Amino acid sequence: MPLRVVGVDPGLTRCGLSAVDVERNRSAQLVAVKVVGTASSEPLDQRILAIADAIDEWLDTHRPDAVAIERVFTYTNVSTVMGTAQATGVVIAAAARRNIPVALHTPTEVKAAVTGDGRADKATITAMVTRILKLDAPPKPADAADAIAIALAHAWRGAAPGSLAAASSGAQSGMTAAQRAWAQAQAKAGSTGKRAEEARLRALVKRSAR
Amino acid sequence: MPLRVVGVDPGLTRCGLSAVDVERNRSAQLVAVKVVGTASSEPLDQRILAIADAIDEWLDTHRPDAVAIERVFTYTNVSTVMGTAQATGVVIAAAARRNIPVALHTPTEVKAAVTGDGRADKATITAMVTRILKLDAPPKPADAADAIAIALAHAWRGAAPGSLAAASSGAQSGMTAAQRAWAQAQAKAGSTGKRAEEARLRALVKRSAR
DNA sequence: GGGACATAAGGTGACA
DNA sequence: TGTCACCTAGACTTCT
DNA sequence: AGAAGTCTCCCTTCCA
DNA sequence: TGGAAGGGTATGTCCC
Repeated sequence: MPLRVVGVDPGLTRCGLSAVDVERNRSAQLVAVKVVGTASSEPLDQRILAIADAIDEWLDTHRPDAVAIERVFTYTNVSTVMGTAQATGVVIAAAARRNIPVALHTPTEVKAAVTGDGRADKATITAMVTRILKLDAPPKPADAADAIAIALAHAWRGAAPGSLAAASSGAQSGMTAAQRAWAQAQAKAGSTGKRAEEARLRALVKRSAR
Repeated sequence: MPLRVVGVDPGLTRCGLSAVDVERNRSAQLVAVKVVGTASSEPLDQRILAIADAIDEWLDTHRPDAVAIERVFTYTNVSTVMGTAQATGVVIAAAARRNIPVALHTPTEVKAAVTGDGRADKATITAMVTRILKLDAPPKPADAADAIAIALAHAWRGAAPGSLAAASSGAQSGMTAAQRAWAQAQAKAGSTGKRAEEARLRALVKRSAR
């Protein structure tokens, strides 16, 4: 019984969506991936609407156990942040409406999770994602790989940082019992496996480099 | 036939919602105002969900012709921006789903519109709002006044800056024909009236000061 | 194992 | 249409 | 009429 | 529970 995670790489012009099934033994399989694009010529509300519709459909189609979103940082450019944050808000709302736990992850966190190194370039990430999921070819739009990486990172690290965690209104939100069980099982294996996995990842990265 | 505008002062902890009817002759009447609060103890997704639900209900209840949102600025604190931006995104999406035009307005813009001075303190704004709408008492939570001011500012200045404006997908989005008509009529009167109005506002502000 | 330091991205517009 | 390089907030007010 | 300068806010925690 | 004041990024990596 795999954990299905939807990963989101938010953005106004391009918004990456992924769905991944992750087994308790850390093996993962790609379910679907997509990139939603909106033109800057469209009015803002239409752009956001497009994203909202896309995420709604995505969640209804794939019915994930969790949603992981890439947390944005204060780039040098502020106004762009707003756009991405707005998109993020829409995604969070969409998930919350369906009572799906949401988690945010920083870019470094994601990179570290999938490559074993907190600072890895986009190419490395793409390569690792491709390898981990045993894909025939790298995910086509670059943002797709990112979306996938986010989902993987979430499944592998747990929902720890910065967003949702636990009980809010009694029985509903937070983690499903099943998910909690999964997380615990995964964490138990993780105490030893995590380090090993990271080493393995680093090795793969090196090998990919040549 | 007044133009009904919903004004939103976004925020995670407190989100102000207003609904105002504005006549073509610039007179305005308060329909409703409300502040949605969420506790920092709740998980982020629940907070956003609460806001999403609130705005959904608000729009369905008041069926405005337009939604005006206060645009956020790069405070010194970045992380708070994210929260407000996320809330903003939710609001935009809610409006867009209903095909209601959305506009963002900067704080200065709003202040200038209702007080005649781009830099007026919160008290002045509250006072002006109270006066303009002929309220018996100042709007109770301070954010409420802000939400109202935003709505007023939008109605008085038109949807000019920064967000939506016009044709995107054929017949639907942008302005309703009726709205466009209203805007034009209002603008025609405005060419002369606007200056006068601002002067009147400034006078009022002065008088309030003593 | 703990503490200090360096690091991190995306939108728009032109061009191929 | 896909890729590449550049920039990175915005509006009011006031003074020239 | 045009150009430079300046100012902008929310979230959390504590206290009454 | 309402109001007032302060503060302001997060994470991984490397080196102690």
